[in-house]
Amino acid sequence: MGTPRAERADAARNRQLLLATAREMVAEQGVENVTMDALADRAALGKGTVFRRFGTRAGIFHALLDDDERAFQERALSGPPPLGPGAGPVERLVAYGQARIGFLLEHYDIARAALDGSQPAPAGEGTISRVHIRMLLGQASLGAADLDMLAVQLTAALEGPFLLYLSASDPADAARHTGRMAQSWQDLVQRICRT
Amino acid sequence: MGTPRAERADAARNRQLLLATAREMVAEQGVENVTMDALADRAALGKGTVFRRFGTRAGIFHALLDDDERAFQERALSGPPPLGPGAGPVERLVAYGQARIGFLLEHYDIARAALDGSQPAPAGEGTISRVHIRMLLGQASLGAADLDMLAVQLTAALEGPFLLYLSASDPADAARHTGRMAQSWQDLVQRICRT
DNA sequence: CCAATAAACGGACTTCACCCCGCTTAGTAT
DNA sequence: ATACTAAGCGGGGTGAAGTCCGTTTATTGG
Repeated sequence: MGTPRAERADAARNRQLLLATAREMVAEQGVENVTMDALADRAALGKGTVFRRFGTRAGIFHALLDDDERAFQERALSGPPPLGPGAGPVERLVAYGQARIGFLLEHYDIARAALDGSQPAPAGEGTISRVHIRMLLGQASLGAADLDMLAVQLTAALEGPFLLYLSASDPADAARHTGRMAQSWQDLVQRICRT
Repeated sequence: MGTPRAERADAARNRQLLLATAREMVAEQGVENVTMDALADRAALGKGTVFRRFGTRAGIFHALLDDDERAFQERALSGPPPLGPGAGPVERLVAYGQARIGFLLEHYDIARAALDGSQPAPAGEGTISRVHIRMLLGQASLGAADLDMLAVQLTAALEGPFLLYLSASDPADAARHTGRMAQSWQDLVQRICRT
């Protein structure tokens, strides 16, 4: 009763199939050519199925990105310092931001496609970055600031330049600014966290 | 030769008509019911005309928002302190953020509709906020940081919580967090700008 | 193994953003 | 005035997202 019944086996299989197929299509033809019809056709499934599984076009890319983020999260949570535990919280914050910038650059188009002006929170409430940053802020001993909101602001400051401000042009353009973004992130974090 | 020839009179008239009509429709039926067809019909113009004028659906809302922002910008540039000139730069930064939060809340749905996963930078390079924040940062005497990038980060930290993180649910939900956002913005700015 | 049932499936259908291109008209030069 | 031309206009056409509902199938309890 509490459990809303697990996903049926065929459904799970199809989800995997669709994800794999989508990844192929992205690699071969670029994000913009992954249409719901084409994806359904290539996976030899009905269009209805695709929508049932992912709800929306953006949903597919969101799922794809989630996959990729799992490995990244692993490194941040239990990898070697300064990204993983073992370094001080501020040092880890800096390292996290720099790693995240690299990650976003690497997955630029999928991340962009996962965005969508519609209902579900684009990089929503439960983002990896927000949670991780919140955790590290808790370890740095700042004054009695509103750490939850600060985490949201910092996440925006970190990812915004990509998702909001540099999204106009192509990845190459974003790549050109990567160095400055990383440096500036370090400055920002250190300014905020100095006692 | 340098001037690409001014907009024709009838074109300008139609632009105004469309803007006014769009505003009516937003007021009466909400943003999501403003379709290009409906707008064209109601303004008694062809659909092609609408696209010629605004390029894209988001373009309409962008234009609408620009209008509203003009008044806001006026206050920030030459209104009474602490928002306008006369107060110190840090004080003005704080005031700007708080005013901007109010503005965004007030224009929530249009701002959201002006966004769009496509080419033109959503809140792009030339945003009012970015430019204004950049200016004030220049007046605060910070160390030799990368002020341009810092301005981008701060803009994201200010507007991101709306456009990126709270966009999931309805305005009422965002309104509930407004106070915390304003307070947190103040903290953030003061942390960054303290010598 | 069999019946029952809730989930999954497929694909036609609807709705909309955006494109295209032949026709019309405002501005301008003679 | 008149003729010329570039800008503007209209609205049918296209492609893709998302919905609906009748049909099929995995799962579970007997």
